[in-house]
Amino acid sequence: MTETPRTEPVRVLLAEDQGMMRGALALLLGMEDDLEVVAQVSAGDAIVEAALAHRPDVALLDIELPGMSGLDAAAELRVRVPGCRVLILTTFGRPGYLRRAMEAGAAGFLVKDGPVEELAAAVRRVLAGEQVVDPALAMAALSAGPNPLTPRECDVLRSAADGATVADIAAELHLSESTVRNYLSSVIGKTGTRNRTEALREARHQGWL
Amino acid sequence: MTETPRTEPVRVLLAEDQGMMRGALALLLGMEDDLEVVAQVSAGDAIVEAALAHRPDVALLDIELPGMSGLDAAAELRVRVPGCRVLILTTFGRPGYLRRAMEAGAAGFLVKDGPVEELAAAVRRVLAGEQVVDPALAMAALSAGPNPLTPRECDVLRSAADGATVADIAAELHLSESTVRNYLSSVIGKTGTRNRTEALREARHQGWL
DNA sequence: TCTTGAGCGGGACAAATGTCACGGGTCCCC
DNA sequence: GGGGACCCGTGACATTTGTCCCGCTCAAGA
Repeated sequence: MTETPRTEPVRVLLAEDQGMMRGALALLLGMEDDLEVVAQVSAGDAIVEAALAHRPDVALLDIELPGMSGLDAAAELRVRVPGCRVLILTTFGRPGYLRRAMEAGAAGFLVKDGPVEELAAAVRRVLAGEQVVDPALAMAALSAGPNPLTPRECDVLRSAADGATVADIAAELHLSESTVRNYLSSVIGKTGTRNRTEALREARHQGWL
Repeated sequence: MTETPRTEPVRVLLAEDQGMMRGALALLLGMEDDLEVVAQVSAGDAIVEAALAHRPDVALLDIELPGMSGLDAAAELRVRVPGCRVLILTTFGRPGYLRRAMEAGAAGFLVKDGPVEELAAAVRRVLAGEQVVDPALAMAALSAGPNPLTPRECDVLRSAADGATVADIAAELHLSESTVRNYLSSVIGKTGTRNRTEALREARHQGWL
């Protein structure tokens, strides 16, 4: 025979923090008779151990997760569980997210808009070795260019996130206040914005944090 | 007979902006044989007309929606489609949201965490005339007290949301810069915070915006 | 080897932000 | 008729923030 029909269902790991979403997706995928959800986790730092325990064929990962980010988990899966393909499933189609997902070795990138049917289809395509990415999003990611912020600038910006003062940030990162202000000024310049709040919005929107 | 078994399935309207979530929930509810999803909308301002057209028994509304908020839609449903009970389904269990939902005449308030089974159960309970609210959340809403911000203070805070300067806000709301600064100062005082960014976080967290 | 960029910090300055004490007006309610 | 709320505004002031200099170290690359 030229085609060997798969007898065992595809094993899927599902990482998603929102309970209702996770449950709904699991039920949905479970209804497909060639798919089986073998593990569900709600925190990023539980992904790798669950993958080691259940040996999924595909890991369906949200990005914003408590603990470790889905992107970091993807990178770790790549080395610790090489047989497992990663499909990123996220609310936000940020250019920087897509770029990081690809760099982390993800096989696909799906946004939570769009119809549910896309999901099972994407899982199957990823398993067939295809790269699953929305072409429009890919273009946006390419044209946006890479993250211009240095790691330290990202740190400072993250610390500034919820209204922390320069003094707070300096204390948190063990820096002098002068240094913090210099970094913030640099970030504001690179993002082409007028203050740290705008810079933060822009950096988030680009997926640089 | 003392019980009249319902022959017609319960008619449900579903308002949720995230495509995958909406589809998954619709499929889920559709699997229950006493429930039928008769309308799905992704924008807040489409809720009322869809309800008028399809006469649902229960409207399942997200809060953060493009166009009109689910809370405002709930209030409008109360007068325009009185037979339709409202069940709010939201990501965030903010005290202020719950309070506003109750004031808008919602029959239930559900957060998107927690298991999927809760959903169909909540729909049935709401239809039976019960008030569906997580007791812990209700306590939090009560103990938090009402929104201390005046309407104008909320306006200014909303305008300040994405890094706008005092001048920007003044121009947008047709106020003098002095007035804007006074409002912001007042908001910072009332929220017990140190600057507008912290104030914004706190107000959002409380569900006051 | 020389340059470049990242990391860190200092100092001085202008601009933005936040605070306070005041004024006026309206409306509603006791 | 007098509070008391909210609304809107001024002006003065202290603090914070953002900018632009400058300095230094270290590692990587041409």
